[in-house]
Amino acid sequence: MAASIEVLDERGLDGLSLHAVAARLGVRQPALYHHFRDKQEVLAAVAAEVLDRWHTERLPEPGEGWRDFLDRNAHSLRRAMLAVRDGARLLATAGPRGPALDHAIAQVTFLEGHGFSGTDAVLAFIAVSRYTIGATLEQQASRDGSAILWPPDPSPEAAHLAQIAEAVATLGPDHEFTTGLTALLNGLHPS
Amino acid sequence: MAASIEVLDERGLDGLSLHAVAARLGVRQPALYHHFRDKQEVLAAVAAEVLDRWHTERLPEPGEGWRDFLDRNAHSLRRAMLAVRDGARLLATAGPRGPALDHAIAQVTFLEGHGFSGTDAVLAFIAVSRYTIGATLEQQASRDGSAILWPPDPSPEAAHLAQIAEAVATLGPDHEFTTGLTALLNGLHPS
DNA sequence: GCCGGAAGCTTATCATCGATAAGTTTCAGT
DNA sequence: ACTGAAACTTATCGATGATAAGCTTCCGGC
Repeated sequence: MAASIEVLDERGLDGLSLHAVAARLGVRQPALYHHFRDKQEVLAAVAAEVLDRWHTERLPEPGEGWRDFLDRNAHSLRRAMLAVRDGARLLATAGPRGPALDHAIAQVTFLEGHGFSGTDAVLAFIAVSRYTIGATLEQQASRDGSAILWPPDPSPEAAHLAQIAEAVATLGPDHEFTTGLTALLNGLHPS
Repeated sequence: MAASIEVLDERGLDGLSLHAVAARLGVRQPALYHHFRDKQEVLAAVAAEVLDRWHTERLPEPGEGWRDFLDRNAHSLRRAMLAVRDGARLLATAGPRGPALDHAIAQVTFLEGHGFSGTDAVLAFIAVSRYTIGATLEQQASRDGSAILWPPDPSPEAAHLAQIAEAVATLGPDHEFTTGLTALLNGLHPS
C-alpha cells in the first residue's frame, strides 16, 4: 500500500502499474498476485488505505449540530481525496460504495437523533458524499486538464464572462467547494 | 462517433479500444490516427457527441424560474450521462470542463437577470453540475459494482440500517438524485 | 490530358501492461 | 529431518496504444 501510494503520487493513476509497484518493492510483478486477485483488488485496497489515513473525521461528536457534522465529514472526505494525486478518480472508480457498517450506524443514528427519518438521513448523507466526490473530481481533473480557450476577439458578453471566471478562479477551488456544500446543507432539513 | 458509441454500449468504457472501433468501421486501427491525435482526443470527441445528442436542455426558456432552469439543466445532463454505458465516467474523465462559451453566456446572463451576481451565478452552476456528475457517477458505478455485504448475524442496529437501505433502494436512484438536487437548489439563493 | 501531392488507408512492428502457468526457494511445525 | 504451504521466480500470452513506412485514390493546376 505504501509503495502503491508513492507510485500513485509520482506517476498518477494511469501510471500506477503493477510493474511499477512491484519494482518499488524490489520484487517482480507476478509476486503481487499472491496477495491480490487482480489489479482491481489492489486499487480497492489502495483506496481503502487512503481513506483510512486521511478521512479521519467521519463520526459525529457529542453535542455537535447535524450541519456541522455533515460539513466536517465532507471536508474530511475531500481532504483524503486531495491527499494523493488523482485521489478523487481513485475513490470514484475503486473506492468502497458506502461507509463501513459501524460508521454508517453511528452516522444514521446521529441524524435520526436530530429529527431525520432513517430514509432522509441516508439520503442526506448520500447527497453530501456525492456532491463532495463530484466537486473534488472536477477540481482535480481541471487542474491538469485543458484550460478554457478564450477567443482572440471577445464580444462584450464574453469579456464580462471572462472577468467573472477570473474572479471565481481567484477565490480558489476551496471556495467553490464550500459554497456548493453550504448551499446543499442549507437546503437539507429534518423532515 | 456512432461506431464508438456502439462499442461503448456493448463493451463499456474499459472495452472501448481503438481496435474495436476500427473493426466496426471495417478499417484497421492505425487508420484512426489520421483523424485523431491519440485516444484521449477520440474520447473527448465521443463525450462531446454524447452531450450534443442527449444533453438537449441547456438553455433557459423565457419566463422560466431560475430554480426550474437549473433543475431542468441538471436533469438533462444526467439523462445524457445515463444514455450510454459508463456515460458518467466518460464525461468525468474526457468531457469538456465547462459549457460552450455561448451557452455559458446565456446561462449566466439568465441567472444575473434573477438577482444573482455574476460570481454567484457561476458558483451556483458549478455546484449543480458537479453534484449531478458525482451523483450519476456513483449510481452507474454501484449498478455494476459490488453490493454492500450484510453480516450473517446482524445486530439490531444493523438490521434497522438494512431496513432503511432497502427502503432507499426501493425509492430508486432517480429519487436519490432528485432529493439531493432539490436540497441543493433550495439552499441556493440570489444574493 | 497529365502530373504532383495530399488524404486515407495499409502492413509491420514496438513497448507496456495485466494475467496465467509452472517451477523454485524459504521456512515453520511436527 | 520431512513436509507442505507461502512467497517468489522466470517465461510467456493476448490486448492495447502508438509509430514508421509504404501503397492507392483522386482532385486541382497547368
